[in-house]
Amino acid sequence: MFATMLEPRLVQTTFFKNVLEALSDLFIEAHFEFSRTGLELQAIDTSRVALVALVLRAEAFNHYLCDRGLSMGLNLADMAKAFRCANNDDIITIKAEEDWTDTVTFTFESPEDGEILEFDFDFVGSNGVPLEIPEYQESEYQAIVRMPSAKFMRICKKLSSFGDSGDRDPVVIISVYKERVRSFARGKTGTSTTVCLQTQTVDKPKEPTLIEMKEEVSLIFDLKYMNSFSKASTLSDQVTINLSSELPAVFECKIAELGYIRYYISPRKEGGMQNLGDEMQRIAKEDKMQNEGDEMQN
Amino acid sequence: MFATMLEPRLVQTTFFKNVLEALSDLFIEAHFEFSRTGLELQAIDTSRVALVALVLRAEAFNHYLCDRGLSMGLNLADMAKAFRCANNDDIITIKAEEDWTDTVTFTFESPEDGEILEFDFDFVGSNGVPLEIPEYQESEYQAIVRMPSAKFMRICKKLSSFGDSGDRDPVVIISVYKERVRSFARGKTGTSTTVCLQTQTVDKPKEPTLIEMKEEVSLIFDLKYMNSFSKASTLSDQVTINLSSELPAVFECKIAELGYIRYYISPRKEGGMQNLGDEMQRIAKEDKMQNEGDEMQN
DNA sequence: CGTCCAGGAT
DNA sequence: ATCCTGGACG
Repeated sequence: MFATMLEPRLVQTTFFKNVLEALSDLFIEAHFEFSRTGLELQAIDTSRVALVALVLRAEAFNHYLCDRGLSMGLNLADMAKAFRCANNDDIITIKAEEDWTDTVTFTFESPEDGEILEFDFDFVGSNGVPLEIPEYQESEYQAIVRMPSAKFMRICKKLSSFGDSGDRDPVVIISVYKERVRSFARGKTGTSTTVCLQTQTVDKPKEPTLIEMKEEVSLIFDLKYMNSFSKASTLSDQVTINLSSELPAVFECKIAELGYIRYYISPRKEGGMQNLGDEMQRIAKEDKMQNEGDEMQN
Repeated sequence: MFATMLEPRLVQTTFFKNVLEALSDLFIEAHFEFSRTGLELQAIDTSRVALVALVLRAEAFNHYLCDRGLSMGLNLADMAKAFRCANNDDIITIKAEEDWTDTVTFTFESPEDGEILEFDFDFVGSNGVPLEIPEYQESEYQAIVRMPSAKFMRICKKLSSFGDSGDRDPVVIISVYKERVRSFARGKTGTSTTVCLQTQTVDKPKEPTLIEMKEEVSLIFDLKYMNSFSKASTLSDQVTINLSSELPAVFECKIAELGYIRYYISPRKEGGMQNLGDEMQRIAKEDKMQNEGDEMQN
């Protein structure tokens, strides 16, 4: 009836499950673009503070057919729901019909128990209009931190358990100085600080924590963005964080040699945003003090 | 003081817990009838679309005494609450006193921690008037589907996570054709379809999916009824679904050789009910299209 | 602001 | 199947 124009087929259901669970809290919809070279996904959150880009080369798919490019916006919550229904070893087929330009079909096949699950997703938002993602050079960043994603997740977990002071969106202050990276959050009745030192290369050849610093930098982020990236960071062993006081920070997770997922997160401006009050400045001030304290200890 | 007229005693607290949790959402009250041969329970939902019948032979009870028959209507939500308080290994005693014709006493005994819990339930509704349940022959149905209850539950779960379009009661279209059964639901921004093929007997001697079809059939049901039955279907490994465009569908769960729980559910009539609008017809139409599409693929 | 119910994760 | 977390309602 209709010709099949696009049919990437892949086995890693878990991969997309993880991605969708990570994204769907924060991002309502995403722009998907399938092309001969692979998949590119982009989304921006409602407050336009964070932007996520996922790139997955065709080789990442078990089987990838793509006759012509297809660009579409999809609702992420619905997709997450759909993928939750899938078994881990299902074969997934994504199909768009030739003349059917407002719907895409995801099929989950479970050969052994003879079950075929099919979802049609309506296109949403501004289809065909991918976001403009600026390309920054590594050299533009004041500090670049690499660490095991497990470590990053642990830090986020601590911060979010502690940093909820109840009266505003929890934030974290990330500072890099003297080959260490510090995460600071304020809770109801105290503060929490995690300092990660650069690992000695002799100690741990695998999973090192590396800190390249051109200049000290200290930035404030909403914890919710960190948490979302933290979920996504299960996709790889290592995360990379690029920090600059001038540019959006980049939190990146490389997916083998097959692609990456990257969050561009604008730091909060102290006093610049309506919901940053005196308290925010006090935190920043304390933070500075602690910096100085650390230096004294050395 | 009063003679104990009825004293069925059983250990399977979990059994009744499950039944009550399944029923109490949908059915306000149920008619209980204890007789020498066992228990029969019947209930009809407020919109009179679904009817449930539970039959449990005396042998299903650990210990069953019944001097004379007792017929009573009881509030299911209250009973569910009571059973929630019971431990799984409690001994339950149901007692009605001779001259006490408007109350029944449920006692939960936990021998090890010496706790006795007692509930008195007032009779409600039209006591002594069981519902008329028509007896249909299997031969009257256009299609009979048997499948593992786990599979049925999975399908219901999928449908209800996806099929909530927000603006009306979620429904499912169940179709049988060509030795497959298809469940279709529409969500906010897409649709979900599950196709179950008949399992090959060589593949899985246990827990097969069997489809006996005399004629293709496609029916619309409110998801809430399916979900209620889905909960009850934990009582057995296998469920049986009898479908006909003329009769109420029967969803049955056999309880070993000891009884069964059976839902009689009237399908929605397209266009016949006030809350079936154009959309419903569109779904049915799409559904038909998909049917035809499937056929072309064969 | 606290309570209750539903959904998801272990 | 149970427990915990998040969201909705009173």
